Amino acid sequence: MSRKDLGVSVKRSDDFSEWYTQVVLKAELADYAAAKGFIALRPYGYAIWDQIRQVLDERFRATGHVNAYFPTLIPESLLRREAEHFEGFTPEVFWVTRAGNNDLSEKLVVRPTSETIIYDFYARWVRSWRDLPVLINLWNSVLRAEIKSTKPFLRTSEFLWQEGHTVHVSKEEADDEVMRILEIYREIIEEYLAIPTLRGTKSDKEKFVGALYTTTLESMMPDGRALQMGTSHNLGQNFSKPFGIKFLGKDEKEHYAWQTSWGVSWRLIGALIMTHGDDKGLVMPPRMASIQVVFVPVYYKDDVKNAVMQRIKEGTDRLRKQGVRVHMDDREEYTPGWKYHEWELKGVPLRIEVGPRDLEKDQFMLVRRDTGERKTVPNQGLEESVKSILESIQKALFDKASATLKEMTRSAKSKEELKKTIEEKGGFVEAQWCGSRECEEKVKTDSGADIRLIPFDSQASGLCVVCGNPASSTVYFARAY
RNA sequence: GGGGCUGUCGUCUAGUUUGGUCCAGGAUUCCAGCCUUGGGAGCUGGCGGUCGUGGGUUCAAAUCCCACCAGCCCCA
Repeated sequence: MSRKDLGVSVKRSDDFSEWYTQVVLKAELADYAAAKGFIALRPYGYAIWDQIRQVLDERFRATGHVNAYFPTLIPESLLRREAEHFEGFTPEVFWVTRAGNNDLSEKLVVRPTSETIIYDFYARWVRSWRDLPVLINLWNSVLRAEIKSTKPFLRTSEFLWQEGHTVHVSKEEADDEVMRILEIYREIIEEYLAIPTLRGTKSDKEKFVGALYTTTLESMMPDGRALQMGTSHNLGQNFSKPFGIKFLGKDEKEHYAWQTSWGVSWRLIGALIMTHGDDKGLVMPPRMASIQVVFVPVYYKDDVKNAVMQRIKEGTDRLRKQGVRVHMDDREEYTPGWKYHEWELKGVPLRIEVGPRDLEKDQFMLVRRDTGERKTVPNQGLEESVKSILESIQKALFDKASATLKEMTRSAKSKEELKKTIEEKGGFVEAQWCGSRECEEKVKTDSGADIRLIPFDSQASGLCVVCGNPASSTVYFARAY
């Protein structure tokens, strides 16, 4: 009881930022590295990334994508080839200027993203329409120097992600690809991470540098700040032209290709922590949990111990046969109470306690992580009980997050109302916008909020909240991570 | 880009204001043994610290000064 500092020592509602950091460190997801802005992803955190990777990869493959790998270092000249792209990334790239004791004749940058290095290859690989589409995905890390505030998973100088880079014969085909990927992201984020999203396009100001347009998924964190969950861009011919990605079409003429790129990063882990975590620590959605069920034995004497462990082994085997990811906590040096706290901190969705009373009554004691609810279930039918509770937790987490999103989405009819809502309540604020960058920037200066997205079904209905001219669309403003 | 706060065994911290009683004290973790186990048990003993790093001031620096590194917060 006095070891407060073993668990999370602040309430989520009291100091969200501190709470977040403590969950990351104490649940052993990640740890700070010696260099600023870098972290180590620890095994329990890596397991989450593994799971994200697995479910995404399955869907990428199912839609014809293949994985590949490209170099970490990019010659300066390549990065410069698309001017807007270079301008956008140059403030945050790491430069490599020396090799051993010698200065390099051409400086290299550590990839902040791989468009330029990949498209240099694509120019060589694409000759005819028969080579298209190119549907390649990468699982790698990229580096972007974060000078000021850093935060594990949300803002780090190096992060793990996947980046897809596709090449198509037409704009329409690229458009379709952009949306196909966005839907895959939606499915994984909502149905696996249990985080509801809003989807739409980015404003010109917020789109990926060098893209024709950017589509995005945005979520709302409990502290009222939005988090970009994933983006999918139609690059048009903006890169194919400077990089010379051309193909001979069926019409026997040469065409510049149409391209897309898209990615999600380990930010999703940050989103998961913030969205579902509580005062006790992490809460893992069952579908993402590397450990879905943990068995904790309770016994007093060796004879009881043997019976308890026997029962737990049986339970573990039975559940594993059903595909449930089970961990058996048979450490003898910790008391049951200790283990309860530890697994709660780590967010394991379901705990099963087995002690003498349960043996006597031929039952299992099940404790849900999300609600804390305890209930006993008969030995017979354990599999069904567990599977149904896991599904119910998965759904409950999404429903709860959806209710939060709804609660934190408001609308504003005037610039003042927009500012007031952002400052006092945070969240998304739906408002009319004329489409001008000037008005967008005015809101940013006024209240710190960006246009997070323009919904796909956005329709204008009235006047721009900033300038009062006729609006061109309904958009969502929010302060963001 | 501007402003501010913080840094002492693995962890939390006492000591810093006013330099010396501190080759740094406590709790917890960890290790050994005993004993225990249904919500972070207990006893005994033990291991563990370049006081973030580097300079400077001084007879003397965790303590004062400077620079740097790292973490955090606020504003643009």
